[in-house]
Amino acid sequence: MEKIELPGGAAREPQTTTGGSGACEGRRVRRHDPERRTRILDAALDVLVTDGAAGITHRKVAACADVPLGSVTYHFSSLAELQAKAFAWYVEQRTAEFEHLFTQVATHEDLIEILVDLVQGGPSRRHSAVLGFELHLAALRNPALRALTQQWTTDSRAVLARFTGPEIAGRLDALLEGLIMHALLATEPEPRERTRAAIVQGLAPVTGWGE
Amino acid sequence: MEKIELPGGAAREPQTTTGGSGACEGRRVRRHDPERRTRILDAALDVLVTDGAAGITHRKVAACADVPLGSVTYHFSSLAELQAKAFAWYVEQRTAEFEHLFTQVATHEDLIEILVDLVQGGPSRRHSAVLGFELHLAALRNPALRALTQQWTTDSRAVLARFTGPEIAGRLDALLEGLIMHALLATEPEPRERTRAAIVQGLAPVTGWGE
Amino acid sequence: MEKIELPGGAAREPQTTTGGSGACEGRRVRRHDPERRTRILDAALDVLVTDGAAGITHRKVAACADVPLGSVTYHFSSLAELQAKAFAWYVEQRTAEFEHLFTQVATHEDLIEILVDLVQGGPSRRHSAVLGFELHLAALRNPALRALTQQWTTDSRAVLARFTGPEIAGRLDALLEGLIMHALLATEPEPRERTRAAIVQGLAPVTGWGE
Amino acid sequence: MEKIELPGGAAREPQTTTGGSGACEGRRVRRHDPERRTRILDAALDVLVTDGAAGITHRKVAACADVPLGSVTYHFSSLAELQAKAFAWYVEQRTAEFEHLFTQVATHEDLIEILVDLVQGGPSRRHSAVLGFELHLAALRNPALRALTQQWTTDSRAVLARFTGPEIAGRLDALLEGLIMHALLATEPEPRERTRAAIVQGLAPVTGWGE
DNA sequence: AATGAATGAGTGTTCATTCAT
DNA sequence: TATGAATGAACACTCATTCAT
Repeated sequence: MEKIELPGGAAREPQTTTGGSGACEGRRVRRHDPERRTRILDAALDVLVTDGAAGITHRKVAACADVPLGSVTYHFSSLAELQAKAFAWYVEQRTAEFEHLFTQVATHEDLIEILVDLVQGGPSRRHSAVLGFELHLAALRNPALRALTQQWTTDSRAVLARFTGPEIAGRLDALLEGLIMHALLATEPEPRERTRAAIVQGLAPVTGWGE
Repeated sequence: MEKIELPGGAAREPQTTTGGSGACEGRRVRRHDPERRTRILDAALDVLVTDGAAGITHRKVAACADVPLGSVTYHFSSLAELQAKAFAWYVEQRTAEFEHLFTQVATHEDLIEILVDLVQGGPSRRHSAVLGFELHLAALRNPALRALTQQWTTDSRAVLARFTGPEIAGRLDALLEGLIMHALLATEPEPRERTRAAIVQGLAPVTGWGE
Repeated sequence: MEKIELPGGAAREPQTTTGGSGACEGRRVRRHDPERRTRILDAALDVLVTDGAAGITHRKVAACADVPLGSVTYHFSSLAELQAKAFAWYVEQRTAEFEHLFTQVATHEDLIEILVDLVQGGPSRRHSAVLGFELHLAALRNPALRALTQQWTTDSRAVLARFTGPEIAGRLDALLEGLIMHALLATEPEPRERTRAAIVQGLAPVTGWGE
Repeated sequence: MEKIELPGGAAREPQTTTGGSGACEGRRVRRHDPERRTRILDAALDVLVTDGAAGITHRKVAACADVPLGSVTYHFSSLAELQAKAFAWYVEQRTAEFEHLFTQVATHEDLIEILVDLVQGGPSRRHSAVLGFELHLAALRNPALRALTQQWTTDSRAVLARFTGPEIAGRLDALLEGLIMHALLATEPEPRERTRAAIVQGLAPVTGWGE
């Protein structure tokens, strides 16, 4: 009655961490793992997307990042700190991505297309968008996160303003935010033309009704 | 052979729901209480504003509604149901309020003023706005809530459409949502003129850039 | 291969609570159990004797009291409160016992005998004595417990003072405390005659050396 | 693409032993440090005074001794060993001090004065006294420490016996222990005269009550 | 109809200890 | 020799939920 060793499996799988809402799988033994911190942050963001701020736990993050529980609390002294650092990491990535997106804009038409894509962007962008709103909501209650949203908003508007001027940029930013939220919630996708029309209108200089 | 009292109070009543994050206070005895259900729902909304979906618990709601813990589980069979019913109650009130708001609109100028107030609305509206975003985010993950947001959006747009037509109403609705979120997060209030300009522009019919 | 039901045992023994340093055993299902609070306090005292203030945990107490873990935290809102209430319960019992002990003292000889028994008291009194010192030490750091030790000391001295006058009572009390501690720590028991001599001397009125 | 700093400090160094209950402060870099072992032992004693046997941890000791965490586990193979060695170090110091105290005793009056000082000794002696009781209690449960208390008691009595003879020394030792504990716990200091009277009486040869 | 008692699953966090360097 | 990284067991405590009354 010997114990049969399965290939790749240590005699006793430590720290079962059964859970997981399905976002992350797998588990390998791992020694010396220099990008662990970042992987934990990514895992935290995944959990935030899946379960929201209400559902994040050390254990879910650990399972998702494929690290032992102690590793999460070792690298981040509290769950609040983990969340804050994860959001910071998110904003850093997202800002870079946003910046990069607009380097390719040459014509006014390019700009419109990119903005429409931003709103209509498929499931790939859903992840990003959900995190954005999650951060907004968290920042409403946690002033420490306010600096993050502040900076993010400023940066985004600055990018837009290169094409539209500051006045329009602010308004456009708000419009995009609303459109994205509605797109996320809509049961059936908005027709691309409608989104496009809204953005085109948002880009136009201020005009009174009937003026 | 006196009883020596230690910290914790006389004869320590267990079950003392010691209250929450400061949203609700007071505690009176209360016999036969017909609006208890509603008071619980209001309490749930208060807790949602204060602590978010991450922080709502039966105990906090009970303390906030000034009812015994058992009363909450008696009226609502689970926390999820309580939350859903609370959001439904919120949408019901908010829709009525929204509807009522526009009964007084006579001129185009009235419309603009009311929309600007909606965005700039002081701390009184903060409560409402936070709940709205909380609901949006919850609905992203809970399909049962999707019907609610769906209906709410439809109703809001219908009200706006009476003044703007359906096309503009959708776009305007999104713009308002974005403006409100930004107003909530801004550390210093947006000048009223800027908000007004954004709304005026959002109300204008579609025009191409420079056309 | 049916599951054989042991009489009195539920299909699944809930809450395994493996531990226990050996002080407490057994586990029965128990519904409606009015002396549970007291049994938890007694269990807490047992754990304090066995493992000291350093070793008390909710889990050990629960196992020892034969109640589920949640029951301990339900009845006592924190471990500190449990400890405080347990010490209070200990002092209450001990004071009554002490009082009762001296109701039977008629002669001076009786008094001496009882005090010697107090110091030499076998393992039965060890429990009590260890708790006394544990309380003393805890009270050094926790001012909330100071009231308890204060009252206890006062009461004990009052009892002694009925036989010796207040001056001697204070001194005697200290002597007894020291003798008991030394008796607890001694690897081989002090001869009864020596203890007796110390107490007899402690009972004598103040006399200078060689006076 | 700036790094946005969140609460927690720059680039968050894990492993920051954030210090303890306030017993020890300061933090300097330190290379080649020959008395590190002793400083760790002193730190352990400080922690024991402040937080008791219940509160000692490697981390607190490391912070208090101003050494890295690994240094504590390097010099002492387990927490139990650290504690034992710390107590041994304490007894060694205390015995020497006790011995030295009595080298200056010439007259009977000197002896009395020194003993009264021992009991009434201000906050400076509090440290010592608390540790003494902590050791006593620890020794009750840990036989490995019993040898220490045994030796300590023997030594103390031997010193006293040089002035009083062995019989009185034992009794006196017990009396001192009790007096010291009561002095530690008393909310208001015992009048020096009373302490003096108790000691004078304890020094007197055995006399029956009224004999 | 209503509620206090009860419970066990699960949380964030601490920590002794091990290990590679 | 010394130490930072790492880990899993255990902890105090919270809470949704169940149940008897």
